[in-house]
Amino acid sequence: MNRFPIKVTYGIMATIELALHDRSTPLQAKAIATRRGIPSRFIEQILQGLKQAGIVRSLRGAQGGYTLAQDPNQITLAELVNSMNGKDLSSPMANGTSEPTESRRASNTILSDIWAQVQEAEQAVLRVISLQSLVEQHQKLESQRSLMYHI
Amino acid sequence: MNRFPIKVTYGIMATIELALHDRSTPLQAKAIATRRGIPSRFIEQILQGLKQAGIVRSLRGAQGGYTLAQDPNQITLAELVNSMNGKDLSSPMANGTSEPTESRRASNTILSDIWAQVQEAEQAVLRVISLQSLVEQHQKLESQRSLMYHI
DNA sequence: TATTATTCCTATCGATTTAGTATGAATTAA
DNA sequence: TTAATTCATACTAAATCGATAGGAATAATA
Repeated sequence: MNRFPIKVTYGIMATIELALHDRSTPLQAKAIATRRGIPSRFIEQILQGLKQAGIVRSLRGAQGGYTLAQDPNQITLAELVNSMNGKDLSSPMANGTSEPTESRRASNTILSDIWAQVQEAEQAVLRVISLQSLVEQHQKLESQRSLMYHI
Repeated sequence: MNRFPIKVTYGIMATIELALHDRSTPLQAKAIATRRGIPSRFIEQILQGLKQAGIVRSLRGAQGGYTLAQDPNQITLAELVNSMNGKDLSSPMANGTSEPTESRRASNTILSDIWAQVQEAEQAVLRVISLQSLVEQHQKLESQRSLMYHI
């Protein structure tokens, strides 16, 4: 089962649509929304985030829309996922101001390090997958399906 | 920063305490709670989960408590983390019953596969870390700290 | 046998996050 | 000038997270 947050899934779908679309003309949020069955106001928000991350460009006004800011070969899944995972930082955990016990501190130190290893392992998987490869897999799957119905 | 869910963090802390404790007598949830500054009712719940997963054993009644069900060398972080990550299954996602579009189906297939790769990468990190090694790191960190104050 | 200490079971609760909706201003092509 | 679009901001409903609450079941011990 796909357990990426739906926001991430939608954002990836949007970039796939952009990669599939003629790159000299912008594609509208609404077009992406209807093709994928995504609420259009929601995909707009997500595209804003992708724009801030420098992954897409936008053109305002009538006949406006979005285009990829980079070549699909240059965009990695790691970039896409990271740009949409909101990284709030600023440590909202400024909680009960009570000092942690010494053994809690020790465990936290160890678990932080392990968490970092887990994150790095995830990034390593995502870094080697390009948007281009997603698009190719996508097309392959769709052509397989259309063959099935052709029998 | 440690970003394991707090429930997972507490569960790991509890097993570290159990590993540190004389294994022939049970350790009470309350004792773990006070040593680590964890709400005792909360750690009880978490210990129930660890029991269901076969990681700890329990003894009810006065002088009861918990013991490890396996040797600290045999328990991996993967087991610990997995046992506490609630795996609800039953796919609560039986949502809007509307058929997904074909391109959505294709993307979901691809992203499910990638998600599985990410999960496997995470498991690979966690599988090689034993509870025993956590305990050793923990003791090392605490002794370093006590040395600092000794200067 | 009564008391006390403990696990076990289930429900509830407040805060945060997730997944959207709503409203409308700013911009731009036609 | 109008229509189509992005952009900005706020709100909302549902799910999940981090607990808290009440009490039943069990077992040692006085």
